[in-house]
Amino acid sequence: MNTGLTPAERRQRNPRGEGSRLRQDILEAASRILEATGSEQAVTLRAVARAVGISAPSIYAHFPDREAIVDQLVAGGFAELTAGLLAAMSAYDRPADRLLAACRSYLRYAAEHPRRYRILFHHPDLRDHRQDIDPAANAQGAAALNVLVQAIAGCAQTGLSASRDHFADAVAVWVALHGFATLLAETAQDFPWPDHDQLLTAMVVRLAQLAGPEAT
Amino acid sequence: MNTGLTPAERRQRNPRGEGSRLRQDILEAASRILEATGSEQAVTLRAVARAVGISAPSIYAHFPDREAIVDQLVAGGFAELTAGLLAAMSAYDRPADRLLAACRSYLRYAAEHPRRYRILFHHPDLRDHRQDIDPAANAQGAAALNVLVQAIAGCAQTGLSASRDHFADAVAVWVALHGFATLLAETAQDFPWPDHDQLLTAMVVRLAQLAGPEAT
DNA sequence: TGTACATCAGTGAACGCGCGTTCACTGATGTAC
DNA sequence: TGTACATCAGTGAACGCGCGTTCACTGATGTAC
Repeated sequence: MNTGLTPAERRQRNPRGEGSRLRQDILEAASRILEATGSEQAVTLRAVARAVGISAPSIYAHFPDREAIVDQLVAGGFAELTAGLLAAMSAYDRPADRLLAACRSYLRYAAEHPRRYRILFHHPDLRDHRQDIDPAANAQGAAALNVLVQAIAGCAQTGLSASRDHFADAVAVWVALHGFATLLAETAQDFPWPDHDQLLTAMVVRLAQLAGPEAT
Repeated sequence: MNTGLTPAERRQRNPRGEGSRLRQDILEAASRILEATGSEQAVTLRAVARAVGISAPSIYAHFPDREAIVDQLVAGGFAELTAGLLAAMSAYDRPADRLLAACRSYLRYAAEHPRRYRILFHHPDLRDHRQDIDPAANAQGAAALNVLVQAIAGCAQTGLSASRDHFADAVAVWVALHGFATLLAETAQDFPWPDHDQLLTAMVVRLAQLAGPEAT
């Protein structure tokens, strides 16, 4: 297969022993394609190869097949998202601050990578045979939700929240977060969004039934 | 092109003057494919033709190209959604009842056709060049949102809602609705959802800052 | 210091596939005379 | 009542495309002697 590239566009060959650098380049190119198109199906082997400047078969040295690239992207995205969440929370002590910090971090990730966020939840694997083949992602999602449940429970115990059904309220917060995150990628560019952080705070305060300085 | 169908599977030819019945059959088959796969890209001319039992070129008598089928599906979905919304609201007089009825109707549509709902907002046209080519959909969306704004304003005027920024609160309700609707299609089948209607009511009551019998 | 050789990163041609779309056509059905 | 004919719903072959994947290979680079 001729890549159709001039020698100048063609990628420098990696020195011995560092062939695995190509793996990173492949993932980064795939991520760019995903972010540009918003479609998992646009991440084709040949498109990735073109973006990296190699021939398509070269990818097989690093990934068993096309789907493995997308899987890696999804796994990486989830890891990044949850890492950000935990880091944001760890900066605070009080449960209400931790809850809000987690929500802000969640939304920041979605605002910065709206299409990547979308793919995390639209992955065909999750969609078609979700419960059998992806217990890891399921567990990761459950863990993330549990963080919310615990945060709300913490608020309730210290009297900061009027929540009685912590699970239901955590689901409500999650629903709002997901809706916000998704709509950021879907609304027209001229949609007159209210201030993001203000809207987010208002929703979390109300749904988690918080009282205090932040409540309106 | 041979359809590969036995004469029995092959569709009956329409009588004279009723060739346009095929148009409906094409749309219904496309809708089934969309609902089954959750992917707009799975609605291929050839797949639709197979499902209807005709040859692929026959479709060109009714649609100029593949995209026209998907466009029609999206337009029909939006029309169905908003018609349901208006019908549900018209059954009530009090603003709070109207607001809740609209939200319930919205969620019912998404729960009944989760993947079709998803496509409404993930349509490439809306995504890639949303503001230039689809002012109609934009206007339709704006009108739907305005219904929420008016309903909340109505509640506020009669003292049922503590809302001051009606637009921001309507956006919050919309975000929650969209998040709920989307997650219904995305969560694993064994996800322990709280009762749908209870969760929806709680979210709307809190986000629209309603008080009264429904408030918890 | 020079050279043969193993290693390794990557290439290019080829395969079969499903796709959108075009084209010239077929054959049943209703209608005009 | 019979027949020629226009209409119309749909067909089948063919095109060029991009795709995932396979296969045998190439040529630069480091290493053993």
